[in-house]
Amino acid sequence: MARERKFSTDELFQATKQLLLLQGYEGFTFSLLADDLNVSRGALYKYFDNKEELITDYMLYEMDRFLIELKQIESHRSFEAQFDYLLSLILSNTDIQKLINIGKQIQVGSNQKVKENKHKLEKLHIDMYHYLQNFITLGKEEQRLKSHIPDSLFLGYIFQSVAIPNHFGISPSVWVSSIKEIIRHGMFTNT
Amino acid sequence: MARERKFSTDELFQATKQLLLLQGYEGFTFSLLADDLNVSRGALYKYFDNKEELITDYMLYEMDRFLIELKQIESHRSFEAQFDYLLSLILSNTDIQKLINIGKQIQVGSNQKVKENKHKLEKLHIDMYHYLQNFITLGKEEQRLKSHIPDSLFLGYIFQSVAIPNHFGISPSVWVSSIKEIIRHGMFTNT
DNA sequence: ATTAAAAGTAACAGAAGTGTTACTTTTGGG
DNA sequence: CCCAAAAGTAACACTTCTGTTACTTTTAAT
Repeated sequence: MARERKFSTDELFQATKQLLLLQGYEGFTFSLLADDLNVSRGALYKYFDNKEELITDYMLYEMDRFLIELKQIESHRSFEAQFDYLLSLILSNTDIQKLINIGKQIQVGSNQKVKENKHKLEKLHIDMYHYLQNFITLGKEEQRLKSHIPDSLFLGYIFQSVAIPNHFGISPSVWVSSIKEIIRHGMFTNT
Repeated sequence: MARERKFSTDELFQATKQLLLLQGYEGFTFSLLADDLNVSRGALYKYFDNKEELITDYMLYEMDRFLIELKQIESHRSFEAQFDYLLSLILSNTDIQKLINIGKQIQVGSNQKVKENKHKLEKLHIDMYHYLQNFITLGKEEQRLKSHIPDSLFLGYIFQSVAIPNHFGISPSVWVSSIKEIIRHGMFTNT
């Protein structure tokens, strides 16, 4: 009964992601997105009332996808295996932190849908910390993680590590193994 | 011969910094800045042709200030002392990385002044790496830094460390000493 | 007191984003 | 075949930011 859509939800979210990373929250506009999708700006308003609603919808989609992968950390029994899994997961989702930061800039207006989305996002954020907290706790139980360091610092540290710009084009294998080495035992020699 | 200015260069740059951190590059406008300074928008155009020129001017000012402090790293002889100095310097300039990232978003238009400023900024950036490279080299010479880890990763790591959000309000002293501990010897126990 | 330089303002026109409305196009079930 | 639902468009009114111009205000040197 209906006409065929010119773009899929997936294409829309991919374009949204690309624009957000490139232009930032304030620089993101419906015009740019519409151009990317070869569609008129008005068409987008058929699906989203405004920028906030679109972006929070996208964030939920992205966060859902990430959490499904993160959840699998529990399928690894030892701390060491979970560590490896977490690191490679984060390294293949480098954009997530940037997007989370952009998400913080979203102002909740009067729009009800946006408020709901923000609440759902907070819930997912807590879910994320839940999985990671278990990971940290396991590490301390197995006495692999230093007991006197605050949990939140461990997590922050691991997340930040992957955001280091590889500006001089070090080969990925050297880069990743170096990062793991530093996270495990630091950059100082044992003297 | 001239009327007294309603704002000093310092006030202007402070307001610019605050707005940039709060609103980001795209969200920054002359209107917001003028309001902050209790001055008309037009007045700002007496000093800067456009947003790019103002922001690059500000970046130069900020970078200059930072480099003067960084330069003093050379007054410390041992690697260990330089490490302590660098860490506390970076920890008291947490905004610098955010600002550097915002700086990357600046599009060079046709404006000649902006082109010059971007060149000067690149030069200062190289100067910064020069000082830090000496620091790394010293660390490797003193055999305090692991020799098989790429230099650029050491630097990226130290800079990223201070960007970790202290979301759960760990006390500054515990926070700082924990960060230093992790940078030095990692988060794993020695087993 | 005059005056010229520097500082500041108010207002205009143009560009770009937003949200809405009235319209056209496509499509498959009856 | 037709027609209603969903998709899409073009255009309008509104807002905000930009850069400029013509103007007023302050100030200190003469």
